Amino acid sequence: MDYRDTLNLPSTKFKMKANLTQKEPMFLKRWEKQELYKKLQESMADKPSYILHDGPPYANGHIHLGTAFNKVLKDIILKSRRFAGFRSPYIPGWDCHGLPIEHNVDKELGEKKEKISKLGKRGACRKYAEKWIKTQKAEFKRLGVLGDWDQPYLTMNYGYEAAIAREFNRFLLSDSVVRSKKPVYWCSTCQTALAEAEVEYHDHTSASIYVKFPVKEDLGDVVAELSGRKVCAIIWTTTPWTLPANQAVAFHPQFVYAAVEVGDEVWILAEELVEKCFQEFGISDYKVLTTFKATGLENKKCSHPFLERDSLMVLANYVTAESGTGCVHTAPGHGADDYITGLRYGLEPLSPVDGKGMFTADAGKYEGRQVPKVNKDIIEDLRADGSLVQHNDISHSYPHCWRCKKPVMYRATEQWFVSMAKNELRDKALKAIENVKWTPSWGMQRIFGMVEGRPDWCLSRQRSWGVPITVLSCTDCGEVLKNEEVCKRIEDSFVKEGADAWFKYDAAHFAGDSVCSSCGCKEFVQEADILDVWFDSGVSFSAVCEEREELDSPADLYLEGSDQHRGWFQSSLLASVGTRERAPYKGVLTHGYVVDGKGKKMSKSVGNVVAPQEVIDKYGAEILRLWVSSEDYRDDVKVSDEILKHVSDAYRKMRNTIRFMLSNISDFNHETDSVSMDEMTGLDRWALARFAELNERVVKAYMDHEFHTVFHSFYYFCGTTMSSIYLDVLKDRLYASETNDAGRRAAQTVIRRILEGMLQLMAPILSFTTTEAWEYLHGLKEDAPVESSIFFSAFPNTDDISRVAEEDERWGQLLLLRSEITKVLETARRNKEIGLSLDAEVVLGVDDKLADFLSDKWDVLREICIVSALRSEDGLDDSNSVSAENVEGLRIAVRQAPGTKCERCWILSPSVGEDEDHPALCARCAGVVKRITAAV
RNA sequence: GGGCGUGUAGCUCAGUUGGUUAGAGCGCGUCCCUGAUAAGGACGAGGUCCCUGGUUCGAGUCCAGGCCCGCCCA
Repeated sequence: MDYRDTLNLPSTKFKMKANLTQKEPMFLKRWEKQELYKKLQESMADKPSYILHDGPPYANGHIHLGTAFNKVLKDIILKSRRFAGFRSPYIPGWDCHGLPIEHNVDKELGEKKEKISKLGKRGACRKYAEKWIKTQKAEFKRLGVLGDWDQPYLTMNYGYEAAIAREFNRFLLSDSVVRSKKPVYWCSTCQTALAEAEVEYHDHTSASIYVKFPVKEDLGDVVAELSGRKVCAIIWTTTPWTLPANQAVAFHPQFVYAAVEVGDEVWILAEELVEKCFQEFGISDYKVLTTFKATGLENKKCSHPFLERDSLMVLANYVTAESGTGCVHTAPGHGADDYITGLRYGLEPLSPVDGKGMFTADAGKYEGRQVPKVNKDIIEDLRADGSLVQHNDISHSYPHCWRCKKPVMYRATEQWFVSMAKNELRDKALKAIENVKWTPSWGMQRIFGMVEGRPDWCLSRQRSWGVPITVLSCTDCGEVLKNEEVCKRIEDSFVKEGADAWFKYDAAHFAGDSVCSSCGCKEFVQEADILDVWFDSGVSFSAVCEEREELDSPADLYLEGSDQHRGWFQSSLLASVGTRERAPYKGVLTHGYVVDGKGKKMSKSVGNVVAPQEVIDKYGAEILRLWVSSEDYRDDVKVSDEILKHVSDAYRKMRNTIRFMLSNISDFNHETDSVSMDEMTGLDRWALARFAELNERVVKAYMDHEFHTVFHSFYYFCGTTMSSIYLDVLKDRLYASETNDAGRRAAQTVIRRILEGMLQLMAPILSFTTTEAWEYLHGLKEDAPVESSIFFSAFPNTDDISRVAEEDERWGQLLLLRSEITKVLETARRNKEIGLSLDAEVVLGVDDKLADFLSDKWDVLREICIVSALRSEDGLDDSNSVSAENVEGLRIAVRQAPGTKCERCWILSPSVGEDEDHPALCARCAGVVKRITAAV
């Protein structure tokens, strides 16, 4: 007789092969049709809220793995908060204005861009942004991210544009907005000022020249040896074209300078650089006359080498002895340090270069020439009149435009700023930073340092695609009109027609019958510049969190990459502190960058870029989500084929564990078949205790945003606690017992409960798989109501599971004994003494302490070792047993188990053969089979 | 060049106030099983704790300097 049919073998239709790439779209479709997100929000309406405010990605191009990582992280947080009992709405957003989009639209327009109207260009930009929003939205949804995708926030929505104007006007009315000439990064190709965040550094070959600046005054009073000599300061620069704007030569107040005789001239340069410089000049015939401190040079005058102008000798701390001559060419209109020095000495930020990089009349003979081509002319002229000491080319790191990748320049222009000093914005912001919970904690240091040292916030951009700086200035005297009614009029028209209104109507439309407070004039001119896009996204707390009914401000959490300490976290902070006197967030969490398997950043040129679409196509979004959870995001996040393969392996283990658990409760009705806790075995209670422990740890990890702990705990639980221990041991009870056997039902009660909890614990991460398994667990059909979805449940409650420390300790000891025994079993297996562990009888030599411990546990130990027999024996020694490695007073021997192998349960037992009807079965199995046959 | 951060097995992560022989899981290798089967079980081999100094009876852990990588800035 074949006894296989009398066993309760596992059975399920839940597939071992996940087929994620095909199944995921199906679940997504269903969730969308069921309006899962919306229904979930409704169901949590009266619960406390947890507001995670989305930082808007830029609406240009496909999403990359970094954005995918960020969105999945947010999704995991929001889903886990929901499972923990919070209402956690998610309003995704997009950053829509700005240079990159305008630049791409310009490219698409080609020659037409010169003819198209501003409004026409803006319309094209809007369309362009819409296109990419649509694309990105689909890509984000594909990741399984739940949110209000039908009503995201867009910084180009009319209401949002009005909010931007409103917040700008608040700054304006509070006198925080100032206009001043200041050198800013300027791209002459894009013809716009660039924010610091908009320049990137690449290697660039520049001219490196040394130039004589003849000292006009006799320096005899400072250094006696120089009396009556022709003295020159030797400066070094890599930007010859800024020489027409030179206003000063800077010396370090602490450096020692040398006066070097070269022919009939005396050159001044830093003493420690003399040798190096003259080597470079190729001059060996020189003599150091004397050395001196430069402090005496302050406020003396040099002559400009080729313009009829003086150049002041000044002192500055940033002068370096690393390179150059220690005498620094200073052009306050073309450099940040230079500008500050200029302020100190009352020098003009001269900048004789227009927006296209063309010299103006102020540059004398170079008028009409183009930067940087003019370098060559200037160098030649210097050479011709003997001012040039040396000319080389050097390659160095130089700022480039983030968009067009061309070198940029520093150029002084009229710009609008939010002053960091007015209304104590800087101090208030620093204070606000201290009241925010930064994760990781060093985030506070980082942003604090940045805010502490940052310059005024340059708000203006000379472009078309953005929200205008809504300033009206008096035509006569230039005074800025600050009038609440006018502001309101602007805001209202933006609500109706968007920021386009500014370009549709003239100044009078907004100014009404306003009068200039300074000169009484009634004519006004509109500002043409638009706002920095960081201002757009920076006011999202106002445009979104304060406006949308389901949200709130300040938000509980902002969550972005660590680059946003300078970006969105900061612009949001300043926008909020400047208008609300508080931070827009209670907590800020940052994650590292996605890098390749070696920790190097991804770049197209290196060819190590991994696209989210590749991961989805090859493994499925679920694997991408699991990968997100597996990495500790506080550091950089690595990704590679190897890593994804391992994540995929982990997924298979998790899935198989779930499948096996499902397959063993296929005949279990938890309404009618459940067994109470006191009817369970110690092993069952141990498993429940481990589950309660898992629950506690995982929920805490979710609340602490430590998802890699969730991943590791769960993986260990699946692979070790369940798969290799509990479920493996349970097989005999589940398979060989009668269907309704109390012990079997107890095991099923435990399995079902743990399985349900496992699914709930992992649903925030494994959203697809837990949904699928949940449907099998509850026997749900495809058309089941949305409320039966796993997402409407909660994290498991394990309060009723008793956790006794001594009990855990006893089990720890039992498992230790088990591992000692399996080692010896393995030796026996290698010696071909046994195959299956059930072939073995384990004989232990135990000391008194162990004997006492084991007195009531012999059978449990046999069970968890999955051997046919286990007993103690006196007199074991080295000839017939081995001493346990990690347990004192224990000897272990493995022998062939006595008796015959039962054909049904495979346990070797002396009772096999005793039953006449079933001579191939052990007593237990014979009984079971008889009762089954009788029932039939 | 400056600021912030990071560095523990092939991979992902633990490692308490300094304290035995640095851990786990996976992967890898070998074996067993064929009643979880494109599964399951067992055992085993893997580490200069980035480097160099220092403090200490004792350092993965504390201190100093350096290197690598990342972000931000110049």
